[in-house]
Amino acid sequence: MSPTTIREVAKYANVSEATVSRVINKKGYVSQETLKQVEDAIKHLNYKPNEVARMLYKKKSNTIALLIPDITNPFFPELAKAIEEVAKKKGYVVVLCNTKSDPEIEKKYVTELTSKYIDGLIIMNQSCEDTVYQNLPFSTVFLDRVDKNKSSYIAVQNQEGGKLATEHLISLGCKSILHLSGPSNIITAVERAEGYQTAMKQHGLLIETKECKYEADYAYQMSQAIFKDGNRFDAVFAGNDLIAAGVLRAAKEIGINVPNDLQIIGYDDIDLCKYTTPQLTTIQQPIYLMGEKAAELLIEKIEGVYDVRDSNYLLPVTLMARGSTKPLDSI
Amino acid sequence: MSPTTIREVAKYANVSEATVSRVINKKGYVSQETLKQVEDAIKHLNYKPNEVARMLYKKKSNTIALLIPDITNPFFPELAKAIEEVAKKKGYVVVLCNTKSDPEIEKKYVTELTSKYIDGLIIMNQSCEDTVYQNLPFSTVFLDRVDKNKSSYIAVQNQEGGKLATEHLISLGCKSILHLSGPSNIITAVERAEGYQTAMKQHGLLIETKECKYEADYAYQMSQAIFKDGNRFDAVFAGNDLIAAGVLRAAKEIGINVPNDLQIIGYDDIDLCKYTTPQLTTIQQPIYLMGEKAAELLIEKIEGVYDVRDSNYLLPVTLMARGSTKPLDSI
DNA sequence: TTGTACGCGTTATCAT
DNA sequence: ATGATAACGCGTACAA
Repeated sequence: MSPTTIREVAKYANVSEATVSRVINKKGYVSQETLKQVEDAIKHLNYKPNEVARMLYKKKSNTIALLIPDITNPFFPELAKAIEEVAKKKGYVVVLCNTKSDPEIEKKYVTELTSKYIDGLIIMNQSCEDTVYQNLPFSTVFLDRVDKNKSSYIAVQNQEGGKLATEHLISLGCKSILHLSGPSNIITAVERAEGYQTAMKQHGLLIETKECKYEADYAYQMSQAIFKDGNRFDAVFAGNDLIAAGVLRAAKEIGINVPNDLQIIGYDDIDLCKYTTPQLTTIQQPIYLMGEKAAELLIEKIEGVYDVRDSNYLLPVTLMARGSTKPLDSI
Repeated sequence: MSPTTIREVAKYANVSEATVSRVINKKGYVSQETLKQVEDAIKHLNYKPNEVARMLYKKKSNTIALLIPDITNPFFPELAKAIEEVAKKKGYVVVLCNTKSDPEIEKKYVTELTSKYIDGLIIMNQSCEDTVYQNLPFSTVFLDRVDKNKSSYIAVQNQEGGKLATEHLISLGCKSILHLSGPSNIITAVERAEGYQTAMKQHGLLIETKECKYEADYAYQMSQAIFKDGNRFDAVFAGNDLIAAGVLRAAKEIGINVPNDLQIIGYDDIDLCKYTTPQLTTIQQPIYLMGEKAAELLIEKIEGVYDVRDSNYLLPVTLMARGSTKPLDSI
């Protein structure tokens, strides 16, 4: 069944297409009488304006796109939810694109979106070159990444987060702390690792970093290998909560007591943290706030009548102490 | 920067728009010489065809949409991932729409999508009336729901799953089994509950069902209330894994030993199951297969030159026994 | 207050 | 082999 067009409505109501258009968009003058006729016709024919034709004319789609690295990592859906709520409130539809942190896929999405009249794009965890994002015909906001090109961004204090986690472990008496970092093509992962390194150096401790993926199963297997011939660490700072969950599982299965023999800190504070045993201590990111600010900033840029200069946010992180580390007062 | 149009390319290459179109679409004749000219122009001007204009003409978008009840429930992202992989392989882009199981939102998405030339729609956990899905100008596939209107669907043996879980608990000696079901406006939740009821009746046991939400935190709080003045159940069959995780957490915090004093079975087999302590016994759904079949069936319907009669799949479920229930041989 | 006519960027049909 | 041109469905000057 092909949908009704404005033409059919016009014919049915005995008016011109222009008049129907005026009714739909509530623009220009139209008499009470014809108004009613047209509205009846619209209802009777169940007419909905064709959004594609509208887009073509207006070069606007009321759509914003979201580049997500991994839809199965709970952190991103939580973020997407926040973005979606703000966007919907302002009349925008959100489209989710799963990049898998693959630079090629990411790039392809950007070029495809370019020819689809999206109004704006939020990039989380950029993994491809900056050039891809230059001279785009729509507004962009980078989430979770500090500025390189003066474009707008929402960033989180990743270095501080890494430092915070590490120093907490150190203050709990840990000397041998392993950092299982996220992939090195993700800026935030690198920044967290830098925070870890800074803290370790300041306390004269040995830096030990292994690159991991942001996947629980991957971290689990990696940890099994690490613990295989005895555990020589007294703590692990995980690049995110999924990694932390993997470490925890491997440790418990091999008989390492957490937090007594091994302390673990994650990153993000996703729901999962509260459902492991012990619960995961983690660096909390203000997930909802991040999404909210990103959406608000983007929409401001899209609709800005005045020249919205690129504004940026640097959001704070917090330590959430739970059972996978010892209580501070136990020291 | 507004993108290059076919007109500018034509002008630059000293040919007509039609010729450029032929080059882009590799249709019709075009001499080697002009081909090269046009290709150069395209490269030089960095021209990308405007997908919106194409859509308008072709009434096709190479896009399929996905109605997801809750993006923060890990089951759905896992499913979406499978769908996306198949779709991408066949040249389709996938758009995710988060309905929150709200009939109004769901309905609104469907009408909005109607005017956007999507080629197909996959509905997971339908929550609004069937009428919304009648006479749509695109193909549809229902996932996780048994047919009402002879439309295509991928369904899972939900009643069997409910029965399987319940009978497993019974064979482990449980007499007093609580079912924390999903929302009653979701068909699959109702079916699972029916399976539970059937099994309980067959064994002459007392049916106790409480309606819950598919959210861990909600289930956690609900369980706290249930356990508050002593636990009178020896098992809980949870409507999904998130609920199971909530029950488990509440039980442990209140000092109930799982599985000795309380056995728990979830549903879905999401990743989370392996990261709780004890790990969650659950009814495994073939998540990847479900997504794959749904995508394949939809694309078949979209592209079907021959008359694709509505075909359906009824997929099986499996019991995954883990630590939240006792080993069978312990009885 | 309403209708006519053109343009949005592309594809396809028909001439040439 | 190539170029006009209508059409896809809609919105808006402009004219009436």
